[in-house]
Parts: sequence; structure tokens; C-alpha cells
Amino acid sequence: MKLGRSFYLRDTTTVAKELLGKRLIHRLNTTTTLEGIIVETEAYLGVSDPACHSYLGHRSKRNESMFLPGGFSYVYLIYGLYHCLNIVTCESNDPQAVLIRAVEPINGIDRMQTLRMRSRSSRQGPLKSVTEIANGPGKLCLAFGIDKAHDGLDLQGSKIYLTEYDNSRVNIPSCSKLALSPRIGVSGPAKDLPLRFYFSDSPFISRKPSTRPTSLDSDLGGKSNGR
DNA sequence: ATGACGATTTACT
DNA sequence: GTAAATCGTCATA
Repeated sequence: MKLGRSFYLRDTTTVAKELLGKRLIHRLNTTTTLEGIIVETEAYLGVSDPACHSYLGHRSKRNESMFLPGGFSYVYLIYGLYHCLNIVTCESNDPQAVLIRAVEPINGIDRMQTLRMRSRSSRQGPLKSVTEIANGPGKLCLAFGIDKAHDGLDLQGSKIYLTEYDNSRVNIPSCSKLALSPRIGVSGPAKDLPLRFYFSDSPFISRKPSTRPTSLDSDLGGKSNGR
């Protein structure tokens, strides 16, 4: 069942949290549909959030879509190479959004593999394991064939949209534990806000939860854990 | 006009 | 761990 407008017209943090477990769908054509379960999101809180593209009301050609009502897409090019998919939240002219950072692929996986190969760096690489197809915002957009052409789309439409995780017969998402962390790749005054949401037991997230080594440190030469 | 840089990913030391 | 790839946007001239 497709998420209605009212789902998106709410507090961005709430929407970011509740998007976990929902289904992202891109209908490529009548015969091919790409689907994944959202397992990782980040909230970007608009004019008051130094990490947000619309901080202090900043408005440009790039982020114009953020000013649309909740339930539209905001897709932008990053590092000149990759795209990031956001879901706009709140009312018109309240430019907040949720970044979709990772999904668990559940339908159209073969097609996703092909789409991933289009990136320059992936040109001739081996096939990705399923957990690596869409475990990052740039990878996700590649796998789902999402680019600037999909910026400003109404997700109430039938091209790209989100639904409840209800359907029967597909794989059960291998995740459930909700965790928070600071947002990835954010620097500056807002870098420590816990606005990243993810299923900590999902193998499909972009980064493993920071784990504290137990008191025993008998393991040899382990890579340094972030923290 | 020119230069710095980014909500990233990949390859390589 | 570090660096490269690549381009729209912004600051400076």
C-alpha cells in the first residue's frame, strides 16, 4: 500500500525513523520493477540545520525541490559522480528532507547488478554481493537507476514511490533493531547530532555499527575500530 | 574566469 | 590508512 501524503507532512525526524522498513519502488517499465526495503536514513532539518542544503533558507537550482511539499523527491549530484535520493518532508517552503542511505534489495536484483556496472569505477569489477548493491546513497541511486531526471518527482505517482512493508511472498527483511548515530560525512557544528537511523542488525547498511571491544583484547592485529 | 569543495565510492599503499 | 575521479555551486577577482 502506497504511503499517502500525510505520511510525509510530519516532523522530519519522525519520518526518517518511520521510513525504515518501508519499501522503495522504481517502476522502470511495464516489465521491470526494482524494489528494496529501506534500512538506513538520515534527517536533514532545513533552514536551522547547518548540514542541510537549505540552511538559512539557501535556495538554488540544485535544491529547488526541497521547497516542494512532503512526498516529493529531491535528487542531487554529489562529487560530480554520484546521485543522492532524498524524500522531502513537511509543508511547501519548509525545505526539509530525509536522505535514503541504504536499502535491502528484494526485487529486480539482476537489473540492479547491471545498473551498478554503469559507474566508471565499477566498469569491469566483479558482481556485487547482494549486501553491497545498495548499501550507500550513491550506490543505491546507481542500482535503482535514479538520477537528476528523477528530481522533483511526486512520490504519489507510479514511477517512483514508497509503500508499507506489507506484501507477502517476498523475502523477510533481515533486520529490526533501530539504532541512531551521527550523520555520515557531515562536518561542522551539526556533525554530532544523532540524525542517522538504521537497523543495526541489517547486513545491508552502509557502515557497521561502531562496536566497543570487550574487556578482553586477546584478538590479534584487529583493525582499529572507529571508536 | 578561476579555484575550492562536497550528505561518495573505489582502488591502492 | 590515503588519493583519485568529476562537476555544479559558490567565493573571490
